[in-house]
Amino acid sequence: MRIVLVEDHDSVAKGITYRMEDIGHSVDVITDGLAADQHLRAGGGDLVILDITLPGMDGLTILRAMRQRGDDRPVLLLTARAETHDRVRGLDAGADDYLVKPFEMDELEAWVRALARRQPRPLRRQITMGALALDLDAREVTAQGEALALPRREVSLLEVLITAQGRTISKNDLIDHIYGTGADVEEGAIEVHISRLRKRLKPYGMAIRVARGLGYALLAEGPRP
Amino acid sequence: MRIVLVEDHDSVAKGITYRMEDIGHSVDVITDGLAADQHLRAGGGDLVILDITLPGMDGLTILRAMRQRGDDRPVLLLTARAETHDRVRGLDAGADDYLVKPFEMDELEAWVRALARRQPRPLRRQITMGALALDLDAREVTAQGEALALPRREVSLLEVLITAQGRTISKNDLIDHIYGTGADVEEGAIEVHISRLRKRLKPYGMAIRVARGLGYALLAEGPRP
DNA sequence: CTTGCGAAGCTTGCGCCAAGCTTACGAACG
DNA sequence: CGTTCGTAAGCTTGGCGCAAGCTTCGCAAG
Repeated sequence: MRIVLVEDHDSVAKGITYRMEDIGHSVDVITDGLAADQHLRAGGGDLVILDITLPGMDGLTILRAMRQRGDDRPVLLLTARAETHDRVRGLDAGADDYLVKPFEMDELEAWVRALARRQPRPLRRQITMGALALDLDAREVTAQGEALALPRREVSLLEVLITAQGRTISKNDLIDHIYGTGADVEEGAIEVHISRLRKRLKPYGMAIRVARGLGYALLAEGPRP
Repeated sequence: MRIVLVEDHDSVAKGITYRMEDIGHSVDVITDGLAADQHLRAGGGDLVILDITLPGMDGLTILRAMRQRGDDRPVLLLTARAETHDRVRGLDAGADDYLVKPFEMDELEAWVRALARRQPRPLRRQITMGALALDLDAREVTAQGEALALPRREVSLLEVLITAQGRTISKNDLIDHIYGTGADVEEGAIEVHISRLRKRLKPYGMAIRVARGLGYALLAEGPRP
């Protein structure tokens, strides 16, 4: 996980960086508010640790700008001030939590763990499962890192299934998503595409499970190479 | 939004209830840990405010049980203890935040707002008993967290039994629920399905008890592995 | 308390049939 | 021409209900 740390105090930044790298994350340290805003707009990083008092641009302002443009990456606020009022303002601006300095490193680590667990966020809207990755914008599929050419219908089919993340989707819902709601196509068509998709996904340890009378579900099984 | 408040101190509960109702939420107050666990398993409420020290069952235990069975409703922990260690344990157990008493009502309100905003979640109507969980919408069964593939009829059967939560259901009622009221099927069919269901549930410590001439009841027995 | 008996329930094998799978093929499209 | 796509046709699978034979239970007579 790539962490963006916006903090102008060198010693604090060093400490956090050390600890985060220790538990397997990589850290980009930025000391200036404006630079941080730039960096975040460009989409760098998966999780943000944000000091409130900053040169260049205020932390709360950066946060509000993020939320306003729909950026929902998790944000932890840091501050020296302990007033409740500030906490409330921070949370309402869209922060995920608010740590008051001096805080304990254990607590920060726990929060990072909790937020990292919450969800892999779509910056470049791509969704993965097992060895598969589907880029929703480009409609491209990669398996084990290499591109996998897939016909249009099969991409649509995979799109629905992978979005469902293992939940079962009925044949009718599949038809609706692939052909549009007022479609004139028989259920057999879905079965054919399922069959073809299965054949292509099998080498990558991905399977499509059928639940009789209910529908289909995508699942990762076997060794993930 | 429906809030489940688990708190055994009357004054605190009163205060929170008042404030929450003031901003448009409805509150169920539960003072006992075991009762709270029951209520949550049955699926009541959209957001949980949970005291740690409780009679009957520990708050952390309740929380862990929730997360283990896939219940991802937001949870705010309350505690009198301020130690960092506890916060870390709470967060790792899957809490969304941890408020230390005495807290300011403004802060609680901000958190509830933040969590309520987080999800326009189509909350899963799911009902649990022992190691089993049944998703009423997807008609999927999970046992000890992992999916358990069950034929249609057996799901219907389980649905009736688990909804009854241990009460006895007559064979005729079962037939009505499974096949519809005007069904042309013999009682033997039910016995067959009961037999098959039993076989599948046994590994998870769930049993179906027969009351001769009366009907069947689902019950959790033995060690929950 | 024991024994015996009928009713209720349990379990297994079997055959039916609907749901799903796969392959083939022709049409459409570039 | 090669790819894709939907239909059709034959095949496979798996759930379902029945029935047969067995076990368990409740009850009452001995």
